Amino acid sequence: MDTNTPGFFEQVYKVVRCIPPGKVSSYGRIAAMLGYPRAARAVGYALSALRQPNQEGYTSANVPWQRVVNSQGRISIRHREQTANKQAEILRAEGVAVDGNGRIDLAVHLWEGLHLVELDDILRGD
DNA sequence: ATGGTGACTCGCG
DNA sequence: GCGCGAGCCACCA
Repeated sequence: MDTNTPGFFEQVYKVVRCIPPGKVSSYGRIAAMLGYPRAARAVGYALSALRQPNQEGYTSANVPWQRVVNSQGRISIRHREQTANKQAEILRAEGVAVDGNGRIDLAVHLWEGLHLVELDDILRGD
């Protein structure tokens, strides 16, 4: 296409937006859906950048960043404690069972994700 | 173009 | 189950 990197971040945001309330996904799974199974860090970086408004218009207000946790089903305490705490709070409000250690049962709340056809439609549309 | 950074993951002990 | 080290990727200065 016109660019070899059609905004990896933007793609991440679009996919995350598709995660329904009560479900969660992991950084690695999001990356894998986009075709980069090893780009988990980039996904996390994309969400961190979400704290600030982008030119694209993606913000923490219109992207359900809280529905993305690590592969272990635990809220990443890597980032600021305050943010992690708020993340657990929001998830509980959405119906996701989060225990005291910030752990989530992926067997129950894991979002299966998009199929390639759906993904293509999402990335093109909007 | 090079190097540093980060809300990740996996493999070991 | 936990902590540590190494690998991977995209973004910014």
